[in-house]
Order: sequence, then structure tokens, then C-alpha cells
Amino acid sequence: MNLRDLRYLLAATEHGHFGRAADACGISQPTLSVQLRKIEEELGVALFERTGKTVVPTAACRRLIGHVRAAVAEADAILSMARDLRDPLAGRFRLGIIPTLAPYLLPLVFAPLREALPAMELEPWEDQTAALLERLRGHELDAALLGTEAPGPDLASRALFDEPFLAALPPGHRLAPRKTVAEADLGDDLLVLADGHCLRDQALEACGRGGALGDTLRAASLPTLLNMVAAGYGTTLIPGLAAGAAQDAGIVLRPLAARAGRTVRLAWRATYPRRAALDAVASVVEARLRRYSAAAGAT
Amino acid sequence: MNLRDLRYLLAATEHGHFGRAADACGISQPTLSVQLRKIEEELGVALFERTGKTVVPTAACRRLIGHVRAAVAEADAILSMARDLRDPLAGRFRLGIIPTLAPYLLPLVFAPLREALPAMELEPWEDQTAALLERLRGHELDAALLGTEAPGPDLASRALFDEPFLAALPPGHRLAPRKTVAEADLGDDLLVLADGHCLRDQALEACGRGGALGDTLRAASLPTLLNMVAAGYGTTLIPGLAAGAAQDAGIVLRPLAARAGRTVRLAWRATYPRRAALDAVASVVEARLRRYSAAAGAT
DNA sequence: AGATTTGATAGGCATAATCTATCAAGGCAA
DNA sequence: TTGCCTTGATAGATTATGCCTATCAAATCT
Repeated sequence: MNLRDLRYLLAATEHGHFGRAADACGISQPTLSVQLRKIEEELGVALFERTGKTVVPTAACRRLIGHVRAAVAEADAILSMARDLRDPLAGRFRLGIIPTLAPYLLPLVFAPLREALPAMELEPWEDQTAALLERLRGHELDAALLGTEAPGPDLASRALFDEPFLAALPPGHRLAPRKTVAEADLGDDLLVLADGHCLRDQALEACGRGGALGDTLRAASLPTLLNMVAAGYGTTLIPGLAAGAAQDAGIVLRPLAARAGRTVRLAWRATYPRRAALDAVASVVEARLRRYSAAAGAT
Repeated sequence: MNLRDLRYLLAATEHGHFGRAADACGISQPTLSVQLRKIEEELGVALFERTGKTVVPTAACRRLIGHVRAAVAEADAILSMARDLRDPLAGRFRLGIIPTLAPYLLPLVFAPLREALPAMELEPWEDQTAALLERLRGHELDAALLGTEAPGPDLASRALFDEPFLAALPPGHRLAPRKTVAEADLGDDLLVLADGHCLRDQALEACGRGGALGDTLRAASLPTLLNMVAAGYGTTLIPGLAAGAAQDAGIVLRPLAARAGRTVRLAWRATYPRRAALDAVASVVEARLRRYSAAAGAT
């Protein structure tokens, strides 16, 4: 039994006339006759009483026709939904973002993404790199914004922009008078984030140190870290996009001598099928960040 | 898009494994792969993310799968209902019966029909011959029990039993002493049914008369006619099966000299497809009437 | 009675579905 | 790491199905 056949059956019962039903289905009358006969044989039930001149659905046919209508309606619903789903730029898009990026990048890109991709329902998901990668591999995310390379051959990624790190100093710190700060000079009283933040490892590496201040001074989040620096507990490296927040906290920022920084990338499963969505999201973020950098460079 | 394909899709999403899904569908794995790819192309939507080792339904697939399940369920409902409808002896059977037969024949055959055809839902419909024929031709009846031939090439019929007429006389009527009554002798004070009853025409013909008593004396129903005879308004012919009712009314019954009678037949549209139902109903009625005649002959 | 309408049938062709055999990629175990 | 196993994709051949045109048979209408 075939959906096509069910459509024929529906047309035949509704028209009560094989010729017109065939017309409505866009097929020839013999085809319709043969197919209907086949359904009758398959079901083992006479569906039409053929009186020579006209054709009348049997009682059995009338009993069945409701389900026939329902099956055809469901099939149509599938086709119609598929048409809507066809646009890879439409529908839910679950985007992971690392915590040291989310509060500073999302406000920048949310509006442009909404404008460029109105049909896309963007669902941000903030978590640390390892958790994001796990969710990505588990098909719980469509893509993720990371501050590191995407590891493994099952993942692919695209660099969106380079984000320089800045030296963050308490007001009156001994390095504050300098115009630029050498990464290694920060090492003496460097504060870093808690385990699991990629920024922690990157800061330690940039400053050429294997460890940092004691556990008690590890901040669980970047805002906390900024507060600690502002309070004079020590210095740190912050990502460029957090500059505004740091300055608001009363922190002194200085460029780094070796221009340490990180590359923000969009990562996804290599097998992910909605490539167009990836490209679109990546391009919008790239474009927004180009404008942002230009503005920052101008001031 | 095909119901078969939808079943494949369902199996694939449920198993998350093309090979096992193909097994479950009773086809080879390449066939399933090719068909699923075709659905994806037809819908224009990626339904699976193929990661090499395993296969995961996409978000679009999960959105569609409900309707897929529904369509397949409706198709299964059609097949299952068709299996039930396959038995021509099951289901509603609308049987027309003429008024001069219904009250006497139905009590005889109802129980045997129920017993022989437990799955059949018999719906009697009492009306005069012309109305029954119209409903029969209009597919509002499956068959009809008539006292006449079924007219026209579009109808077919089968004789079930011969029903002799009896002379019905008021007690003390001048013909009452006779053992048998000649049909022609009834003509003088013959009462007949109203227009449209086949028994009216048959009675008139048997008694060799073109007309009968005045309109005011035409009875609308056989019980009324019996009452009129019992009250001494005149004589009449009654069908044999009404003998019991007539005797209860205090009417004198006598066999007819020329053995006038009618043949009761089952009539149906020549194109009616549930032949087995016709045969079964006819046979049960025949058998019951054979027993009835034997009993009547024995007493 | 002849013309028209309606569905059934026959023959032929194109497409679609299926199979077996084989390949390529990933993951696992020695 | 290397070789093996699992999984899905691909190729080519075969069969099944759906469809069309042409034609027929029956019934109806003029």
C-alpha cells in the first residue's frame, strides 16, 4: 500500500468518478482504475461498487476513508514541515560559549545575528571548554565558540577573530606607569581563574609560569577575578573584549609587550549537516568584530 | 514520498543503526541507505548526521518523526481495519422487507440469522416494494425481501420460498363451511390493502378482479385488514405466514382451490460485491422456512 | 438506433526498488 | 602501531511497479 494509492483512493471516493479523479491526480483513467483494483486486492476488500455508469464507494470504503484521509494529511504535514525545515538558517541553533567570552561577546553579536538570521532561534549555552566539547560531540550543541583549537579529527573549526590579552593592574601598581607591560613581569603576583577555564592556562603560559598564586586566590569567574585585581590582590591577564568591564571596575589596563592573545573560533562536528548556518553565524560574528576592532583602534 | 520509506525512516531513527534497521524492515542495508538518502533529497532536509561509526537523527528529523509515526500508524490502522472488513459475512447488512412479510417472517428468521451469522449486524428496513427498490438502487440497502420479481437488469434475485395465500373469512361467512375456497368466489366482498402493497395487486389478480371495494375500505396494513375481516366487513386473501395472527384475531382460514400464492425472494443490485453475505442470508431464511413448512404440513 | 460516456483491459516503456559485491573510514585489540 | 572488525556508501544488474496510449464493452442519453 502506497501513499500515492491512498491519494487515488481519496480522489475516487470524493469524485465518485474515476475519470475526474484521475484528472485531479494528474494521471490517466486506466492508471487509476488499475491502482484502485490493486488496493482492493491487497486489502481483500471491495472498495467500489462498479455499476457500469457510475461508481459508488462501498460501506467498507466509507469505514476506511477516515484513516486514509488521516494518513494523507500526515504525509502532507511532513512535506510541509520539511519545506519549513529546508532552510538551514532557520530553526534552533544551540551555540556553546566559554564563560570568559560570553558576557562580553554576546552583547556585541546578539543584535547583528538576530538581524542577519531572523529565522534562527539562537540558544546560547555557557560552559567551560571541556563541557562544551562533550555537549558538541553528544549532539547537544550545534556549534561552540572557543578560545582554543578544536581537538580531534571529529571536530572542525574556523577562526573568527584574534583577541589580544591585556595586563590588568590595580591602580598604583608598580607596573602601572609603564606604557606596555612585558608578560613575564606579571608573573610575580599573577592571579588566575579556577581550573577548567582555558584563559587560566593561556595566562600562565603567556607569563611563562607553570603555577600561580595559591588555590585560595583562584577566581571562579572573570568578574570575580577583576574584583580581586581591583582590590589589589594581584595582577592578571584579561581578554580584550573584557576591557570595558575592567575599566569600569577601576582597573588599569596596559598592552602586552609580546602581544599575547587568543584566537576565538567557531567549532562544530565535522559531520554537522547545517553548514550554511555555521558559515552565516561565523560571518556575522567576524563582521561585527571587525567593526569593533576598527572602532577600538580609532579611539 | 512513500509509506515504505517512512517505515524505513522510522526504523532508522529508532535503531540509530542502519544495518539493524534494515534487518527490522527485511531489506538489505544498502537499500535502506539509498532510500533514506532519497527521502533526504526529496524533503531537502538532512535527516541523519553520519559520523562514520554511528548515525544520529538531526533536529529536523526529530521534529518530523512524530508525523512520520502518525502516518505509519494510520496506514497500519487501514490494513488492520481492512482485515476485519475482509469477511463479507461481517458488518452491517441493511435488509429491506415488505410490510406484509416483516411482522411474520422476521420473528422466524431473526434468531437463526443471529446464530448463523454472528458477525453480521442485521438492520431490517420495512417499506413497500417501490420504496425498497429505490433504496436498493440508491445503495441505502444491501438487499431486500420482496413478494415479487425484482424488476430491471440492474437487480438480481433469488427465490427463497413459496408462500401460499389463504382465504380469510369472518366467522359465519357463507364460504366458511367449505373446506377449500375458490379464488373467484372471494371476489364479491374482497377487501384489499392500500395502494403500493404488492399483496393488494396479487390478491386482486388471484381473484380475477380489476378492482375491489371502495377506497374507504382499503386497509393501510395487514393487521388492520385482519381486523376488518374479523369485524365482518368482508373477505380477503392473506399470506400464509400471517395465518397465526389471523387465527388469533378470530378469522376463519381456508386453503384456496387454485393454490394462489407468492414467491418470496431476496433481491440485490447485480453489482453488489458482498455475494457471500447474500448467499448466507438467503440460505438461512430458506432453511428456516423449510422447517416451518414441514411443521405446518405435519399439523 | 446511434452517439456518448464510463470504466476495464492489453501491450509497451520508463522509472524505481532491490539485491550482491565491494569499498572506505573509524574504532578496537593485540 | 598494525591489523581486524564494524558501519555505512557505492556500483552494477535485475526485477517490480507505475504509467501511458490504444482499444474494448457496457450502459445511458438523444
